[in-house]
Amino acid sequence: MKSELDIFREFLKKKGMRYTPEREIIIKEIFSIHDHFDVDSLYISMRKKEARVSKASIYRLIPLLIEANLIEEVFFDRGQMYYEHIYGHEHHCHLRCVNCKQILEFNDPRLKEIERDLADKFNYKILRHKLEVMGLCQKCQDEQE
Amino acid sequence: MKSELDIFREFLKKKGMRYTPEREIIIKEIFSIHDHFDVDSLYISMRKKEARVSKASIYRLIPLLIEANLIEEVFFDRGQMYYEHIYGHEHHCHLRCVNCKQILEFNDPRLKEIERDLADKFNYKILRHKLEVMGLCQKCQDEQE
DNA sequence: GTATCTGCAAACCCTTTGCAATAAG
DNA sequence: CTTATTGCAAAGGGTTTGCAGATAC
Repeated sequence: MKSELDIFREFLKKKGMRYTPEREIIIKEIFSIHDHFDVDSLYISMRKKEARVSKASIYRLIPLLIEANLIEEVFFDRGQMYYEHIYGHEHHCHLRCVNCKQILEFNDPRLKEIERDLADKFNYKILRHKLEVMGLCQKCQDEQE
Repeated sequence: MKSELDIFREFLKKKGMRYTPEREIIIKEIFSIHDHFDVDSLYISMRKKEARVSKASIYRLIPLLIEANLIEEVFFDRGQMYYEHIYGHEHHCHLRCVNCKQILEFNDPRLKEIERDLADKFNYKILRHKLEVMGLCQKCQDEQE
Protein backbone atom coordinates (compact mmCIF):
# COMPACT_ATOMS: atom_id res chain seq x y z
CA MET A 1 0.00 0.00 0.00
CA LYS A 2 1.23 3.46 -0.91
CA SER A 3 2.16 5.82 1.86
CA GLU A 4 0.29 9.08 2.33
CA LEU A 5 3.40 10.85 1.11
CA ASP A 6 3.40 8.89 -2.14
CA ILE A 7 -0.27 9.58 -2.63
CA PHE A 8 0.28 13.26 -2.10
CA ARG A 9 3.33 13.41 -4.37
CA GLU A 10 1.26 11.94 -7.19
CA PHE A 11 -1.60 14.27 -6.41
CA LEU A 12 0.69 17.30 -6.65
CA LYS A 13 2.35 16.11 -9.83
CA LYS A 14 -1.03 15.70 -11.50
CA LYS A 15 -1.83 19.29 -10.60
CA GLY A 16 1.54 20.72 -11.62
CA MET A 17 2.33 21.59 -8.04
CA ARG A 18 5.50 21.05 -6.05
CA TYR A 19 6.48 18.66 -3.33
CA THR A 20 8.31 20.69 -0.69
CA PRO A 21 10.01 19.84 2.61
CA GLU A 22 7.46 22.00 4.43
CA ARG A 23 4.57 20.04 2.98
CA GLU A 24 6.27 16.80 3.86
CA ILE A 25 6.88 17.56 7.51
CA ILE A 26 3.35 18.86 7.99
CA ILE A 27 1.90 15.67 6.55
CA LYS A 28 4.22 13.55 8.67
CA GLU A 29 3.13 15.43 11.74
CA ILE A 30 -0.55 15.07 10.89
CA PHE A 31 -0.21 11.34 10.34
CA SER A 32 1.66 10.92 13.60
CA ILE A 33 -1.29 12.36 15.53
CA HIS A 34 -3.81 9.69 16.37
CA ASP A 35 -6.58 12.03 17.21
CA HIS A 36 -8.51 14.98 15.91
CA PHE A 37 -6.48 18.12 15.49
CA ASP A 38 -6.89 21.80 14.79
CA VAL A 39 -4.43 24.07 13.01
CA ASP A 40 -3.18 25.85 16.07
CA SER A 41 -2.35 22.76 18.10
CA LEU A 42 -0.68 21.22 15.06
CA TYR A 43 1.41 24.35 14.68
CA ILE A 44 2.38 24.34 18.35
CA SER A 45 3.34 20.68 18.42
CA MET A 46 5.50 21.23 15.34
CA ARG A 47 7.25 24.20 16.91
CA LYS A 48 8.09 22.11 19.96
CA LYS A 49 9.85 19.63 17.72
CA GLU A 50 11.81 22.40 16.00
CA ALA A 51 9.92 21.59 12.85
CA ARG A 52 9.35 25.19 11.86
CA VAL A 53 6.70 25.94 9.32
CA SER A 54 4.44 28.93 9.22
CA LYS A 55 0.77 28.69 10.02
CA ALA A 56 0.08 30.09 6.59
CA SER A 57 1.65 27.01 5.04
CA ILE A 58 -0.50 24.75 7.16
CA TYR A 59 -3.61 26.67 6.22
CA ARG A 60 -2.62 26.52 2.57
CA LEU A 61 -1.96 22.80 2.71
CA ILE A 62 -5.18 21.68 4.34
CA PRO A 63 -7.51 22.20 1.37
CA LEU A 64 -5.07 20.20 -0.76
CA LEU A 65 -5.00 17.33 1.71
CA ILE A 66 -8.78 17.31 1.78
CA GLU A 67 -8.93 17.30 -2.01
CA ALA A 68 -6.43 14.44 -2.07
CA ASN A 69 -8.63 12.52 0.37
CA LEU A 70 -5.95 12.30 3.00
CA ILE A 71 -7.73 14.24 5.71
CA GLU A 72 -11.28 15.26 6.48
CA GLU A 73 -13.08 17.96 8.41
CA VAL A 74 -14.49 16.31 11.51
CA PHE A 75 -16.42 19.04 13.26
CA PHE A 76 -16.51 22.71 13.97
CA ASP A 77 -16.44 23.75 17.60
CA ARG A 78 -15.86 27.04 19.41
CA GLY A 79 -14.82 28.94 16.35
CA GLN A 80 -12.49 26.47 14.78
CA MET A 81 -12.39 23.42 12.57
CA TYR A 82 -11.08 20.06 13.65
CA TYR A 83 -9.63 17.55 11.21
CA GLU A 84 -8.45 13.97 11.18
CA HIS A 85 -6.36 11.94 8.78
CA ILE A 86 -8.42 9.33 7.00
CA TYR A 87 -6.05 7.70 4.53
CA GLY A 88 -5.39 4.12 5.51
CA HIS A 89 -8.30 3.98 7.91
CA GLU A 90 -11.74 2.64 7.48
CA HIS A 91 -14.34 5.40 7.40
CA HIS A 92 -16.06 5.95 10.72
CA CYS A 93 -18.56 8.20 12.41
CA HIS A 94 -18.48 9.90 15.77
CA LEU A 95 -20.49 9.45 18.93
CA ARG A 96 -19.93 12.42 21.22
CA CYS A 97 -20.86 13.00 24.82
CA VAL A 98 -22.25 16.53 24.93
CA ASN A 99 -21.21 16.89 28.54
CA CYS A 100 -17.67 15.51 28.91
CA LYS A 101 -16.77 15.74 25.20
CA GLN A 102 -15.69 12.11 24.99
CA ILE A 103 -15.60 10.96 21.36
CA LEU A 104 -16.14 7.37 20.31
CA GLU A 105 -15.77 6.11 16.79
CA PHE A 106 -18.09 3.63 15.15
CA ASN A 107 -19.17 2.38 11.80
CA ASP A 108 -22.41 0.95 10.57
CA PRO A 109 -23.11 -0.82 7.28
CA ARG A 110 -26.59 0.70 7.18
CA LEU A 111 -25.04 4.02 6.23
CA LYS A 112 -23.84 2.60 2.95
CA GLU A 113 -27.35 1.34 2.32
CA ILE A 114 -28.77 4.76 3.05
CA GLU A 115 -26.26 6.27 0.62
CA ARG A 116 -27.27 3.85 -2.11
CA ASP A 117 -30.95 4.60 -1.61
CA LEU A 118 -30.33 8.35 -1.71
CA ALA A 119 -28.31 7.99 -4.89
CA ASP A 120 -31.20 6.14 -6.53
CA LYS A 121 -33.94 8.34 -5.21
CA PHE A 122 -32.39 11.73 -5.97
CA ASN A 123 -30.03 10.88 -8.84
CA TYR A 124 -27.06 11.99 -6.82
CA LYS A 125 -23.55 10.71 -7.04
CA ILE A 126 -22.72 10.30 -3.37
CA LEU A 127 -19.21 11.30 -2.36
CA ARG A 128 -19.21 10.94 1.40
CA HIS A 129 -21.24 11.33 4.56
CA LYS A 130 -20.70 12.67 8.01
CA LEU A 131 -22.75 11.35 10.89
CA GLU A 132 -22.40 12.79 14.36
CA VAL A 133 -24.43 11.27 17.15
CA MET A 134 -24.71 13.29 20.32
CA GLY A 135 -25.64 11.94 23.70
CA LEU A 136 -24.62 11.37 27.28
CA CYS A 137 -22.08 8.74 28.25
CA GLN A 138 -22.77 6.40 31.13
CA LYS A 139 -20.72 8.43 33.55
CA CYS A 140 -22.38 11.74 32.70
CA GLN A 141 -25.83 10.15 32.96
CA ASP A 142 -25.01 8.95 36.49
CA GLU A 143 -23.73 12.35 37.54
CA GLN A 144 -26.92 14.07 36.42
CA GLU A 145 -29.08 12.34 39.02
CA MET B 1 -49.65 22.49 20.61
CA LYS B 2 -47.73 25.35 22.14
CA SER B 3 -46.24 27.95 19.86
CA GLU B 4 -42.51 28.50 19.69
CA LEU B 5 -43.09 31.80 21.46
CA ASP B 6 -44.84 30.11 24.38
CA ILE B 7 -42.09 27.54 24.62
CA PHE B 8 -39.47 30.23 24.70
CA ARG B 9 -41.33 32.35 27.21
CA GLU B 10 -41.44 29.41 29.59
CA PHE B 11 -37.80 28.65 28.92
CA LEU B 12 -36.79 32.20 29.82
CA LYS B 13 -38.95 32.29 32.92
CA LYS B 14 -37.33 29.11 34.19
CA LYS B 15 -33.94 30.77 33.76
CA GLY B 16 -34.93 34.08 35.27
CA MET B 17 -34.49 35.82 31.94
CA ARG B 18 -36.69 38.33 30.19
CA TYR B 19 -39.03 38.13 27.25
CA THR B 20 -38.37 41.20 25.15
CA PRO B 21 -39.86 42.56 21.92
CA GLU B 22 -36.47 42.14 20.24
CA ARG B 23 -36.36 38.46 21.09
CA GLU B 24 -39.91 38.05 19.92
CA ILE B 25 -39.45 39.58 16.48
CA ILE B 26 -36.25 37.64 15.89
CA ILE B 27 -37.98 34.37 16.70
CA LYS B 28 -40.93 35.30 14.52
CA GLU B 29 -38.59 36.06 11.67
CA ILE B 30 -36.69 32.79 12.10
CA PHE B 31 -39.89 30.77 12.12
CA SER B 32 -41.15 32.56 9.03
CA ILE B 33 -38.10 31.43 7.06
CA HIS B 34 -38.64 28.01 5.57
CA ASP B 35 -35.04 27.36 4.84
CA HIS B 36 -31.63 27.36 6.41
CA PHE B 37 -30.38 30.73 7.50
CA ASP B 38 -27.26 32.44 8.71
CA VAL B 39 -27.07 35.43 11.01
CA ASP B 40 -26.21 37.96 8.37
CA SER B 41 -29.05 37.11 5.98
CA LEU B 42 -31.48 37.02 8.91
CA TYR B 43 -30.29 40.47 9.93
CA ILE B 44 -30.66 41.82 6.40
CA SER B 45 -34.13 40.41 5.89
CA MET B 46 -35.22 41.95 9.18
CA ARG B 47 -33.82 45.34 8.25
CA LYS B 48 -35.80 45.27 5.02
CA LYS B 49 -38.98 44.84 7.03
CA GLU B 50 -38.08 47.74 9.29
CA ALA B 51 -37.77 45.25 12.11
CA ARG B 52 -34.65 46.76 13.56
CA VAL B 53 -32.62 44.68 15.92
CA SER B 54 -28.88 44.64 16.25
CA LYS B 55 -26.78 41.75 15.09
CA ALA B 56 -25.48 41.47 18.62
CA SER B 57 -28.96 40.64 19.85
CA ILE B 58 -29.30 37.95 17.22
CA TYR B 59 -25.94 36.47 18.16
CA ARG B 60 -26.88 36.58 21.81
CA LEU B 61 -30.24 34.92 21.19
CA ILE B 62 -29.07 31.98 19.13
CA PRO B 63 -27.44 29.94 21.91
CA LEU B 64 -30.63 30.33 23.93
CA LEU B 65 -32.80 29.10 21.08
CA ILE B 66 -30.52 26.11 20.66
CA GLU B 67 -30.69 25.35 24.36
CA ALA B 68 -34.47 25.63 24.20
CA ASN B 69 -34.50 23.15 21.31
CA LEU B 70 -36.14 25.58 18.95
CA ILE B 71 -33.33 25.79 16.40
CA GLU B 72 -30.32 23.71 15.47
CA GLU B 73 -26.96 24.22 13.83
CA VAL B 74 -27.20 22.66 10.40
CA PHE B 75 -23.74 23.03 8.95
CA PHE B 76 -20.73 25.25 8.82
CA ASP B 77 -19.66 26.49 5.41
CA ARG B 78 -17.29 29.19 4.18
CA GLY B 79 -16.65 30.60 7.59
CA GLN B 80 -20.15 30.73 8.91
CA MET B 81 -22.76 28.66 10.62
CA TYR B 82 -26.17 27.91 9.18
CA TYR B 83 -29.19 27.17 11.31
CA GLU B 84 -32.77 26.00 10.92
CA HIS B 85 -35.79 26.01 13.15
CA ILE B 86 -36.72 22.55 14.30
CA TYR B 87 -39.62 23.02 16.68
CA GLY B 88 -42.78 21.57 15.21
CA HIS B 89 -41.04 19.71 12.42
CA GLU B 90 -40.10 16.10 12.01
CA HIS B 91 -36.36 15.58 12.26
CA HIS B 92 -34.55 15.29 8.94
CA CYS B 93 -31.09 15.01 7.48
CA HIS B 94 -29.43 16.84 4.61
CA LEU B 95 -28.18 15.78 1.22
CA ARG B 96 -25.97 18.49 -0.24
CA CYS B 97 -24.53 18.99 -3.70
CA VAL B 98 -20.94 20.04 -3.13
CA ASN B 99 -20.91 21.91 -6.41
CA CYS B 100 -24.15 23.91 -6.70
CA LYS B 101 -24.98 23.85 -2.97
CA GLN B 102 -28.47 22.48 -3.50
CA ILE B 103 -29.81 21.01 -0.27
CA LEU B 104 -32.37 18.24 -0.10
CA GLU B 105 -33.95 16.95 3.07
CA PHE B 106 -34.61 13.33 3.84
CA ASN B 107 -35.28 11.00 6.68
CA ASP B 108 -34.52 7.36 7.15
CA PRO B 109 -35.81 4.99 9.82
CA ARG B 110 -32.47 3.17 9.86
CA LEU B 111 -30.97 6.11 11.74
CA LYS B 112 -33.21 5.44 14.71
CA GLU B 113 -32.08 1.82 14.62
CA ILE B 114 -28.46 2.91 14.56
CA GLU B 115 -29.13 5.17 17.53
CA ARG B 116 -30.67 2.31 19.48
CA ASP B 117 -27.75 0.03 18.76
CA LEU B 118 -25.25 2.69 19.80
CA ALA B 119 -27.14 3.28 23.02
CA ASP B 120 -26.96 -0.42 23.83
CA LYS B 121 -23.39 -0.93 22.78
CA PHE B 122 -21.82 2.10 24.46
CA ASN B 123 -24.29 2.74 27.28
CA TYR B 124 -25.05 6.16 25.93
CA LYS B 125 -28.26 8.07 26.26
CA ILE B 126 -28.68 9.34 22.72
CA LEU B 127 -29.98 12.88 22.37
CA ARG B 128 -29.79 13.56 18.65
CA HIS B 129 -27.86 12.98 15.48
CA LYS B 130 -26.74 14.98 12.52
CA LEU B 131 -26.19 13.27 9.19
CA GLU B 132 -24.88 15.19 6.23
CA VAL B 133 -24.50 13.40 2.93
CA MET B 134 -22.40 15.12 0.30
CA GLY B 135 -22.49 14.41 -3.38
CA LEU B 136 -23.16 15.72 -6.85
CA CYS B 137 -26.65 16.34 -8.10
CA GLN B 138 -27.70 15.11 -11.53
CA LYS B 139 -27.14 18.49 -13.17
CA CYS B 140 -23.64 18.94 -11.76
CA GLN B 141 -22.68 15.40 -12.76
CA ASP B 142 -23.71 16.17 -16.35
CA GLU B 143 -21.78 19.41 -16.44
CA GLN B 144 -18.58 17.73 -15.33
CA GLU B 145 -18.25 15.65 -18.50
C1' DG C 1 -36.24 49.75 41.95
C1' DT C 2 -33.07 46.43 40.20
C1' DA C 3 -31.07 43.25 37.34
C1' DT C 4 -31.35 42.03 32.56
C1' DC C 5 -31.23 43.44 27.84
C1' DT C 6 -30.19 46.44 23.93
C1' DG C 7 -27.35 48.83 20.37
C1' DC C 8 -23.06 50.43 19.24
C1' DA C 9 -18.47 49.98 18.27
C1' DA C 10 -14.39 47.97 19.36
C1' DA C 11 -12.08 43.77 20.26
C1' DC C 12 -11.31 38.89 19.19
C1' DC C 13 -9.57 35.23 16.84
C1' DC C 14 -9.38 32.00 13.22
C1' DT C 15 -8.28 32.19 8.49
C1' DT C 16 -6.81 34.28 4.15
C1' DT C 17 -3.88 37.05 1.34
C1' DG C 18 -0.21 40.35 -0.77
C1' DC C 19 4.47 40.56 -1.28
C1' DA C 20 9.31 39.85 -1.82
C1' DA C 21 12.60 36.26 -1.25
C1' DT C 22 13.40 31.33 -2.02
C1' DA C 23 13.50 26.93 -4.18
C1' DA C 24 11.42 22.96 -6.89
C1' DG C 25 11.52 20.85 -11.29
C1' DC D 1 15.26 29.52 -15.73
C1' DT D 2 10.49 29.72 -14.77
C1' DT D 3 6.82 29.39 -11.79
C1' DA D 4 5.15 27.61 -7.46
C1' DT D 5 5.90 28.08 -2.55
C1' DT D 6 7.37 30.09 1.71
C1' DG D 7 7.21 33.25 5.84
C1' DC D 8 5.81 37.41 7.45
C1' DA D 9 2.66 40.64 8.63
C1' DA D 10 -1.40 42.84 7.52
C1' DA D 11 -6.14 42.37 6.19
C1' DG D 12 -10.58 39.93 6.30
C1' DG D 13 -14.76 38.62 8.29
C1' DG D 14 -17.80 36.17 11.31
C1' DT D 15 -18.64 36.38 16.24
C1' DT D 16 -18.13 38.16 20.95
C1' DT D 17 -17.94 41.66 24.39
C1' DG D 18 -17.66 46.13 27.32
C1' DC D 19 -20.35 49.78 28.28
C1' DA D 20 -23.93 53.15 29.08
C1' DG D 21 -28.65 53.83 28.46
C1' DA D 22 -33.19 51.55 28.23
C1' DT D 23 -36.59 48.34 29.94
C1' DA D 24 -38.92 43.95 31.77
C1' DC D 25 -40.84 42.45 35.83
